[in-house]
Amino acid sequence: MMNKKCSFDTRKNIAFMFSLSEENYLKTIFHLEKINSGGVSTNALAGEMETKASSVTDMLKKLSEKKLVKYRKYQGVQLSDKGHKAAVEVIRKHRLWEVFLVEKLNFSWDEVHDIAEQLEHIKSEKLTQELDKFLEFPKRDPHGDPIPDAEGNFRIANKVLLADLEEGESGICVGVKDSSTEFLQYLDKNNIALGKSVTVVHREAYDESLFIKINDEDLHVSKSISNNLFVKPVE
Amino acid sequence: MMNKKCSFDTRKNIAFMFSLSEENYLKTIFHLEKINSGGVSTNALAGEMETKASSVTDMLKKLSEKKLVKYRKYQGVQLSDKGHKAAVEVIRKHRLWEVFLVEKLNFSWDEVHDIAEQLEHIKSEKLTQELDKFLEFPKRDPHGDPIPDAEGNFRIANKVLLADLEEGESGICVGVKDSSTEFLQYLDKNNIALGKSVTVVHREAYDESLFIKINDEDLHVSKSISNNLFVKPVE
DNA sequence: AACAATTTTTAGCCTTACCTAAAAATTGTT
DNA sequence: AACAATTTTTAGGTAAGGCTAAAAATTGTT
Repeated sequence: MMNKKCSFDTRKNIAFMFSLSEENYLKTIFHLEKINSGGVSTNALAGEMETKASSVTDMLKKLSEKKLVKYRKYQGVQLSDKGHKAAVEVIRKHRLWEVFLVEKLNFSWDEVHDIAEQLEHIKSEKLTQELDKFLEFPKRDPHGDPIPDAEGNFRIANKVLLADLEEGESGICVGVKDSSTEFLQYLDKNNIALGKSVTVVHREAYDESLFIKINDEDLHVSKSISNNLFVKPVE
Repeated sequence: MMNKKCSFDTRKNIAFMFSLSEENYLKTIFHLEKINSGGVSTNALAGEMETKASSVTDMLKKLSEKKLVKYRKYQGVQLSDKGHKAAVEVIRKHRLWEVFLVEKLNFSWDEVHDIAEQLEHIKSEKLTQELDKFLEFPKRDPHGDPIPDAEGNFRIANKVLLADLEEGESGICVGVKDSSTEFLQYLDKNNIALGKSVTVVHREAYDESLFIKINDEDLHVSKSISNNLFVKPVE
C-alpha cells in the first residue's frame, strides 16, 4: 500500500526525507524561533506562510508525528533536534544557491530570493557539498546572512543594527534585515553595499534619523533604513 | 475559487506554467515521439513513466484541455506546438544542468541524471539563460545529447550507432543511447569516452560483435555495446 | 470569578495526481 | 464477419495539502 510517490518526483524512487511543504514549515519555524525565542504560535506561522491557521494545525500534527517538532495543542510549537537539523540544511542550501546566483551567474542581490526558494529543495548531499566547495566555502550569503557549514554550525554572528550604533561609532556593513527588492534597491541607489565602512556622525533625536559617512560621502538616513541594515562594529 | 498554489511552491505566487507532473509527461511524450514517430500510445507512456494506463488517460485529458497535446480517445497522443516548446525547454534545462554538474562540480557522467531530473523543473528564464552563458553555450550534454538553444532549436545531429559502421569505417564517439550507470561505467572501465576516435577493424558475422581500435588500443565489443554508442562518422 | 475577545482546533470539502476494478473500444485471428 | 485478446477509458477511491465555518480552549478585563 506504500505509495512510491515522493516530494519532488513522480517517477524515481529517490524517496527520502521531507516534502517541499514540510521543509518550508521547518524553515519558517526556525526563523520565527530566532525572532522571539520560545514557542512559535499557530497564527504567527500562518501569517508568515501566507496560509490559514487550520492548515498550520494540520501540518504541525504531521511534523509532530515525524518527531520534527515539539507540539502541544494550543501551546505553540518548537523544533526538535531533528527538525532543527533539517531546517538548517534547507537554509544552508538556500544561502549557498544565492551565492552561486550572484557570484557566478550575474544576478543582483535583490533577484535571487525566489529562485533560491526553489533550489533549496533539491535533494542531493553531494550536490550541496560540491557547490559549497565550488564557491570556496562562503561564510555569508549576498545579504550578509551566515551560511551554516556541512555539520549545521553557523560560524559567524557579531552583527548589530546600524540604528544601535552610538554617535561616533563605526562599522562594516555585513547584512540586511529586510530583503525586499525595494530596500535592496534603495541601498544600491545610495551606494551602500556589504563590506563598506560606515560611521555615525550625528543622531537626530526627534526622528532618530542618522547622519552617516559612508566611504567618504555624507548621507542622511531615516530610522526605518538604519533599523534594517546590520553592521559589524569596528574596534 | 482560484487556488494560489502552484507546482513547486506553496508560499509564493510565482504561479506560472506547468506542474512538475505535467512537465514530466510532456518530456516523456517528446522522447517517445522520437523513437517511433507517429502518435504515442497510452500504454507506452504508462510504461515509460512507471505509472498506470488509467493515470495516463487522466493526465492526457488535462494536457489536452490546456492545448499541450493533440489527443483523441483510443488514438494515442501527439505534442502540439505549444507542448513541443514546453518539452524542449525542460530538456534544455536538464541537459544544461548535467553539463554544470560534470564540468563545474566534479560529477561523473553516470551520477548526474537524477539530480538534473530535479533541477530541470526550476522556473526562471533568466536562470536558464545565465547558466547557458556561464557554461559557454555547450552544444552537447555529458552523454552527447544535443542541447537546444534558447529558441528551442537543436543545432546538431549527424550521429549513427557504432553498430552501423561498416568494416574499415571510423567515427568520433559523440553520445550514448543507454545512459544507465552500468553502461557508462563499462565505457569508463574500457577507456571509451566522448570525443575519442574509433575504427571498426572487423565484424564477427556470427554474433555481430566488433573488433575495434580505440585510441590505438584493440578492443572486442559485443553487439549490445556497439548498439548503444553513437559516433559521428568521419570522412 | 465570570464573561468577552482572541486564538486554536476540529469537521467537512476541494484539487492534484495517483490507484484498482470494471466497462468499452480497438485489433488480430480465424 | 465474429469473437477473443488487448488496449484504453470510466468510475470510484486514496493521500497530501490546501480551504471555510463552527466548536473549543485560552487570554484579558472587569
